[in-house]
Amino acid sequence: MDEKVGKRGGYHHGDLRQAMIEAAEAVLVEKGVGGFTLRECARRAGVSPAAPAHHFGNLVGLLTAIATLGFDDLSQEMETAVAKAQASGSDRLAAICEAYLAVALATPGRFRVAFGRLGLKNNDEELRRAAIRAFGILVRETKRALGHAVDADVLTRLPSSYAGDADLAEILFVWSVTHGFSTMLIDGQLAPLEMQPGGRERLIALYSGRLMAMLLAAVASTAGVPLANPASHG
Amino acid sequence: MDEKVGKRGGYHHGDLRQAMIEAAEAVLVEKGVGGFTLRECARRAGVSPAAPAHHFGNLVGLLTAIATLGFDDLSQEMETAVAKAQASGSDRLAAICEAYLAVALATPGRFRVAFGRLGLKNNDEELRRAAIRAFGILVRETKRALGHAVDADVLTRLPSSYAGDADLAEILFVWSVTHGFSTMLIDGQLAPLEMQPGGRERLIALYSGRLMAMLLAAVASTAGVPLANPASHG
DNA sequence: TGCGTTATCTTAACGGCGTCAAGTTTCAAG
DNA sequence: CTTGAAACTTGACGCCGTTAAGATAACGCA
Repeated sequence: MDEKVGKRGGYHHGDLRQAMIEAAEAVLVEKGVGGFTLRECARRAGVSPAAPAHHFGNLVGLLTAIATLGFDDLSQEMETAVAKAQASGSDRLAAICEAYLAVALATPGRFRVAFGRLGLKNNDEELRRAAIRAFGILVRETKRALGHAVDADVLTRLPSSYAGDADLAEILFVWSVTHGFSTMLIDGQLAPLEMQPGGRERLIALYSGRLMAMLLAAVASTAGVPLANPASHG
Repeated sequence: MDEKVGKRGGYHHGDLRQAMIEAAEAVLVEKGVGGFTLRECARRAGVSPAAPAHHFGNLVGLLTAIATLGFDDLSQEMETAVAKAQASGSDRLAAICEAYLAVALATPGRFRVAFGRLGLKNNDEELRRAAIRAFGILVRETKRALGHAVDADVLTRLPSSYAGDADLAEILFVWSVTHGFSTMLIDGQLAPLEMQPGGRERLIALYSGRLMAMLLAAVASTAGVPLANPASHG
């Protein structure tokens, strides 16, 4: 099950960078953040413990690469969800929130590294760009749901530039609900509620829609502007 | 500033358990979860690396003790907040959510250990009891806000018993908002927004009330039963 | 094709980590 | 004072991340 590329030549791996990232994500899922080890990842990739240094510098570099992947994946899935919602006529804001949750559940390793206050290289340019874009999508869809104008540079603007923004409360609220529910699920806070027929899938199927409906109601309550179709999620 | 007890007799410490917990929380705040080390805690407590074993078993035992403290502290602060809200006539549900946030910000080390999916002893009886009580308070206040009956054993009932509860969506929603905002703050996701005059305090002062108002509006939207005074927070 | 340069990977070693076994010191009950 | 239990130290083990130095493979260029 792990034939992969597997040190095929002998000395040179071929694509160690990619192999390390894949191994790291597997370890993160299997053993959690605590049991995560650079040497273990190197072992799975079939190379010596010192090999990854050239590609990532150090452990932080590897985690930063994974976090960047996480944000990119998040952005991509949210944009896909927006496109689908647009086509099907359902609510766009709820769609990106559900995509956010889906990404967290599908790749919890990436998600935790991206958001989990492990020491990342915060000044890494790629990481910053990826994080800013994901945040921009959230801003764009929240403003749109409120019926407000969206700046053209929304996907590249610095988050700090939203300091006094009129819609910041709604943005923070939407993000809080979505991030909170996602993290509680992948961190096991809701594990007792998953211990029943259907498990996690059923819990999410039952309540995700209702949470979205409440979220949309909350956002709508601050504006007086009714949202597109807040009841289409349930 | 750290005279503490400091190995006063020589061989016997006197209250190593407490000293270790205090040292651990200090390390957690200073260096984060990543830089947390049992040996470092022992060093600060003025004791050999093997000394803590007798009190906590191992690292996981120490973290479990800290997590238990975190849940107990959380419960206590929420109950205090409820009492104050009761006296002043403000909303009880908003009060416990604000207390939740305040605890996360005041003792982020404890909070992260309690909720952070480091490997804890999940079958530790004290930890379970503390976590169940904190959850029970949340359930109690959410049901009360909805105008629904609250069982007498709400502070000791297993969370799994709420699997099919009629108010579970509201409970999850309230918890998600509060937990999400708290974790995003202490994990630095909102750091860019704190980079301005007033910093974190001002950000919270500006938006905490508005988030609470939205939260109450969302909960109210599902019931048709108006809450006590949803607008008293803002 | 052959050669030198460079990127890639290995080996060996360092100090620090968590944990255990065995020994030492203190405490406290009788 | 004696004696057994509790608290702590010492020393060692294997694993960790990282580094320096050396080995090997790939590639540009003649």
